[in-house]
Amino acid sequence: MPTHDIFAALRARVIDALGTLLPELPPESFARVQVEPPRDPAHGDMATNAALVVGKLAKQPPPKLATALAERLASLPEVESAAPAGPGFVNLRLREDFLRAQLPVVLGTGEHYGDGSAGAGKRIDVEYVSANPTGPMHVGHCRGAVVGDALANLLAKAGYEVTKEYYINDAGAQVLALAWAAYWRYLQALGTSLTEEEFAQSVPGGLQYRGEYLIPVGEALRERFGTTLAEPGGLPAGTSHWLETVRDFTVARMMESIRDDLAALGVAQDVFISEAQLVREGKLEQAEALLAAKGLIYRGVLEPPKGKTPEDWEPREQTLFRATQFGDEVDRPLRKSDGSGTYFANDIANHLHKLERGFAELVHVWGADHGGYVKRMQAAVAALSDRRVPLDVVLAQIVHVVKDGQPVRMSKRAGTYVTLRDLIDEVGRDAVRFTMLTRKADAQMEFDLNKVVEQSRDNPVFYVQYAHARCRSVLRSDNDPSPEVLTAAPLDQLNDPAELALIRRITAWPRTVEAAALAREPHRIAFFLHDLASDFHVLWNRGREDTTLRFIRAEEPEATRARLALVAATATVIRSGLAVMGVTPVEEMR
RNA sequence: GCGCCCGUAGCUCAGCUGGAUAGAGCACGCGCCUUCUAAGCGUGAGGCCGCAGGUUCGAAUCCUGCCGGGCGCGCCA
Repeated sequence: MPTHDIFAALRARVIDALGTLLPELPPESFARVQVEPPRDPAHGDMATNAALVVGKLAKQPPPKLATALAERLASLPEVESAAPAGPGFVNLRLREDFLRAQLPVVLGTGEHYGDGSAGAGKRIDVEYVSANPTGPMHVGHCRGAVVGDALANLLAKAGYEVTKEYYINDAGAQVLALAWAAYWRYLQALGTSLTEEEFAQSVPGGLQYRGEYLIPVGEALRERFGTTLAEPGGLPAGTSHWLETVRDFTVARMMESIRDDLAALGVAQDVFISEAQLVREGKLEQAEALLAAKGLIYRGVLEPPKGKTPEDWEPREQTLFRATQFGDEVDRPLRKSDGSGTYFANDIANHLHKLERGFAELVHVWGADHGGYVKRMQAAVAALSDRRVPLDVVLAQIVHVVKDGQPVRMSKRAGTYVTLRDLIDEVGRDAVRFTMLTRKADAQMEFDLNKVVEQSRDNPVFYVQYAHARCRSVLRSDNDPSPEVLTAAPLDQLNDPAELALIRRITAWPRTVEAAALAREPHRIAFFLHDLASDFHVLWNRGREDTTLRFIRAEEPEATRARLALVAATATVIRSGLAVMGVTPVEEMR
C-alpha cells in the first residue's frame, strides 16, 4: 500500500536529493533525517534537519549543505519554495496544488485514510483491563479499558496485526475469598439461621466482598444446586463439598458481568486467558524449566528491603529468578515458602503462553499501582524470548470522579461505589471513551460528570462531535454528493488561508497515527481531532462574517463543489479518528 | 531508605521520541454578537519549562545530583 503520509513522501525526496549531492555517503547515514512540520508555520509547511545530521559525515558546514539541498528540493514538483534557515535547516513550502490534491486521496480512501505500514504486519498482543473477577467493573478499571482498546485500534490502523487480550486472575486467594462470600449469599438464600458475623468467623482470612452484587449469585447457586452444597438448615458444609464448585460458578458469573460491562463500553477482547487454566496445564513448571535451562534460576536469600523492614521479616531461602541480569534491581521470587507459585511466576507462565503464540511484540495496560512491577516483567519476557520480544507497559493513572464540584468517593462500601455501568448510564459511552483519552495515560485525571455532558466549547467531546455534525449538515443540505463527484471538483477554488489550514491539518493525519502508535499514546488522537475540529470551526465562523466563504453558495456552483470536497474530507478524517477511539460520530447534535 | 511516574501560563493540560521566537482551552483585559452558519466570535496580556550542573551545532525533551507530589517495595493480586 502506498503511503498517504506526505511527510514520509517528502522525506524520501530529501534522501534522494542527499544521495545525489553526497554520493560517497552510504544510505544508512541518512537514518536520522527528519521531515516534520516546523513549530512556527511562518517557516513553511515542512522543515528538514538533513544538513544538520549529515553535515559532519559529509565534512561540510551544515549551512552550506543546506543551501545546496534547498536548491535541489526547490525544483521538485511538490515544492513551491525551499530555503536554508537557521543553523542548517531547510524549510519547504509546498505547492498548494499538491496539498489540495490530497483531498481526492482522502475521499477515495475513506476512513482508511491514515492507515499505515509502520507495524509491518507484525503480530502484537495488547492485554488490558484484566480486572480480578471478584466484582463488577468500577471506574478505576474504566480508563485502562478505554486506553487499551483505543491503543489496540490505533496499532491495527498503523499496520500491526493486533490481538486484544484479557487475562483472568482466577487462580489466587482472591477468588477463594470470593467463593466464601458467594457461599454466604447461598446460605442466606437457603434461609440459614447463622448471622453474618457467626459465618465470618469460620472463613479463613475473614469474610470479604460483602457487596450486594453477590446476592443474585447466591440465588443462582440455590436454583442450580438446591440444598446439596450445604448441611440441613442452611448450615455450612465442609469445603470439599462446595468450594471449587462455588468458586468456578461464581467466577463464571463475574466474568459474564464483566463482559457485559465491557460490551456496554464498546470493548470486546479477542481472547480471554485463564490463569487457573495455565496453572492446570503446567505452564508454570514449563516456564520455570525453561528459565532453569538458561541458568536463570537459583535458590537464595534476598536482602531485606532497605530502610523499611517489615516487622515479620526474616531471611528465607527462596526460588529466585535472575531478574538483575535483565535490568531489574533485585532478583525476584518465583515460589512462596509453601512451594506454590507467586503471582509473578504465574504471570511468567502467562507470558510464556503469549510467546508460544508467536507475538513479535507485547503491550500491557496496567493501573499505575502496578508500576513497581514493570521491570521484573520486562526482565522475564526478555529472558524467555532471549531479548527478542519487547514488552511495553502503559500505566494508566487514577481517575478522580467529580460531580457538582465534589469528589465522588470510590469506597467499596455500598452506595458510594461507582460502577462502570453507573458512569456509562450517567454520561453515555461515547463521552466516557472520549474523555478518558483526553489526557496522557500516565497523568492523573479528573473526570467531571457535569462537564462531560456540557454542550460548550470547553468540552472536547462536544466540540469534535459538533464539527462532524456541522460537516454532515452541510453535506446533507446538498444531497450528500458522492466521493466521485467531489473528487472531480475544481479544487483550485480553495485558496482562502483558513481552507488551506484545514487541508494542511488533514494531511497531517497519517503521520499522527504513526507517531501515536509508535509511542503507544492514543490520547494524541483526541488532541488531533480537537485541533482538526478547531480548524473547521474557524472556517465555519469566517463564513459568518464573510458570506462569500460559506460552503454552499448557489451563485458559485464550482466553488461549492470544491468546498464540499473539503467538508467531506474533514468529516472522513474525524470519523477515521473517532473509529480509533471507539466513539460513534453523530449526524446531528440533539 | 530504594525504585517507578510526574513537575510547563493563575487553573486544566499539549509539546509530534533532540530542532528555530515553548502552545491550546478555561479564567482575566478590550472589542464584536437585531438578520445570514452565534449551544458565541475576534483580539490582547500572561513563562527562570521545579532547581543546579552535564552531553552537542542545538535541551522542556537525553544524563547526573538535589527539591516537591503520587505509586510501589520478600511468601497480595
